[in-house]
Amino acid sequence: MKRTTIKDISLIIGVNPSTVSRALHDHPDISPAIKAEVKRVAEELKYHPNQMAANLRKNRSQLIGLIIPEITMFFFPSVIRGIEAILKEEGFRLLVLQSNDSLEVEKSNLRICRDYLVDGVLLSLSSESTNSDHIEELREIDIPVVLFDKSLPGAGFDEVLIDDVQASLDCVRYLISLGCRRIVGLFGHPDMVITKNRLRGYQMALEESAEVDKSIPALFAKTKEEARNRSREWIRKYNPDAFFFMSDELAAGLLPAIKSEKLVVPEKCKVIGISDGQLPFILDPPISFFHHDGFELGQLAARQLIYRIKNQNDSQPGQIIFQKGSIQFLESA
Amino acid sequence: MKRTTIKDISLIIGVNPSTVSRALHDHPDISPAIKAEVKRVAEELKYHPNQMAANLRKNRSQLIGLIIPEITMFFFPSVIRGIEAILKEEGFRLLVLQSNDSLEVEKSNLRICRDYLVDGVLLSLSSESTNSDHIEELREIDIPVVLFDKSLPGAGFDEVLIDDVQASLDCVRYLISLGCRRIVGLFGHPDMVITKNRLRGYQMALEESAEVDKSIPALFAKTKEEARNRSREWIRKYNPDAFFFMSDELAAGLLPAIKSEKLVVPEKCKVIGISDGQLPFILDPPISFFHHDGFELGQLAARQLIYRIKNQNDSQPGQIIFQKGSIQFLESA
DNA sequence: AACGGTTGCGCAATCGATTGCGGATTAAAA
DNA sequence: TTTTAATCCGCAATCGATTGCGCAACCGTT
Repeated sequence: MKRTTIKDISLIIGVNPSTVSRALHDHPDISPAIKAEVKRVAEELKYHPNQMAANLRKNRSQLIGLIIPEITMFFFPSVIRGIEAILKEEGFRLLVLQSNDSLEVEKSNLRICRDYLVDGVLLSLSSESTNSDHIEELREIDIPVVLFDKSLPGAGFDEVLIDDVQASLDCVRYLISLGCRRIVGLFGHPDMVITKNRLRGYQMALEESAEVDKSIPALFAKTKEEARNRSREWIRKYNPDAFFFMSDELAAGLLPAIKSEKLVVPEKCKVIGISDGQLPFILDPPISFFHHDGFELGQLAARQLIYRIKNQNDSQPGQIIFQKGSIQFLESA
Repeated sequence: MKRTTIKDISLIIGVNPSTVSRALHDHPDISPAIKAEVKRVAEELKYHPNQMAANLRKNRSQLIGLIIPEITMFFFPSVIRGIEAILKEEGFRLLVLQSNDSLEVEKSNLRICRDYLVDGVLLSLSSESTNSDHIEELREIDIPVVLFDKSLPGAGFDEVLIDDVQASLDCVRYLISLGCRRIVGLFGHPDMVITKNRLRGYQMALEESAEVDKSIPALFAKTKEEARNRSREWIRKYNPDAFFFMSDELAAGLLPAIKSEKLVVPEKCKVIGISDGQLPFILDPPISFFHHDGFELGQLAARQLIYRIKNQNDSQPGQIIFQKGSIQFLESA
């Protein structure tokens, strides 16, 4: 069945389509009588405006593009919930695109965003994205972009982040304060800024202490499985008394490794890291973590984007460092 | 900066916009010379077609609406990955909407889908959706809808599901075969068809055995937290020797409860359930599960939807029962 | 009665891309 | 040389909603 259009209504009532449009929008030029009539018929025919037509005319879409590396069970579900909670309030819809951690796909996703006239883009960079050339295309046509979670220093985009350095610094300092001396840091993709920052905090904490063993190399893993296997290896090789992990996914690999190597947490080996705060309660043993709340991060990023959409350039882009994080103590450290 | 349009190109080259359009689509009516010229200029000006305009004209959007109760870390991330993998091949984009398990929100999401001219909808019903009145509106205007995971018997929509009854039947039978006699079933929202089916399989298995204790009531919980608290309660009250859980989220609540009650798995208490297959490897102890693969389910649902989009009514709608599931044995049972 | 002001609505263009149809030009056939 | 047939491109309508402009009809004033 064909959908009813504004024209259908206008023909029935015998007025101009423009009158119907104005009536439906409660334009003051239209008399109450006609407004009522139009609305009655619209209701009866189940009229709903064709968004594509309206978008084309108004040159906006009420769509927000969300580009992330991949929707895993870690972190991003929370982020999406946070984003959606805010967007819904403002009548925006979410176009979700995955880059599979590939720069090429990310590029093509950005193009899709542009072609669909999205009003703004929320972007968590792929691990291959080390510059912003591909994002510039959107800036040129005035589509606001807000980066979240992953930073791209100097690119001039709004960024919503936690203080990665401080977070890992806090975690590792805490381990040291507990007396740990053989601390293994477990990190993600080494090229990413987020990894570098979290690595830096970890290293700073180590440097501060005279007693810790600085000969143990940091451990990098790109997947849960890699984290599990290499953690095992590190446990055997370096006999650590503590682990610091920079993300939930890594923690999900780390804990099984610890268990299979018969390390008792926290007696023999303490564990702490940066987490969205869901997994630590599910894992056994429950682990302490620096709370990096995806839901709140998503909300912040969405708010910032909406702000940009409404006030194009009224301030310089900048970083919003999400300062509320702090360590949640469970039983592992 | 303004985006370049087909008109811009036509003015530069001195041809009609229609010629530009045809040239870009390699229409045979256009000479190679002009095609080359048009493409050169298009490239130079970074022309990209305005999808909204094309959509309006062609009356489709290449958008697929995905409506799910809520994106949690359980199950849906896999589903979305599966869906996206298929949609990407066909050039569709995903509009993700959450119903928050509310019928009203689900309704409004369906309306959004309609207004954005989505080419099809993938729907996982909210727990409040017990009939299909609100979905009919889409059928009336020929937008295909494929239900997945949650069934709505008799509504006449395509459905992609696992055999819920069989899956839980298999699980519980297995527990019985191991000698378990005091089996607690842990289920989700009692109103949902999926819950009823899984409950049925569980009950059928119990009925088959003369020795099992049928006096232990099934346990219903809507959240992970509720699952944890009520599981504790049931453990104290009924001293079970096995648990069957119908979803990952419930398992995530169940295991901490088992642990806090000092039940040893699998010696004192065996655990098995239906799972997407990620969590069981993370949890401690690793638990056996009937594999209900979200990724594959997502792919199947997406394929079915695309089939419907391409061949509107060439067959009756029906259920696609996803038969490949089987029990994966880890250490817990 | 003539004039300024309001009210209420229609006309037509517009957003950008697509497409049926027709027409002009040129090449090939008779 | 005339007819026929390709070849190539433009005209204009179309998708559906929105909006600037203009113009009747009617109001109350002096």
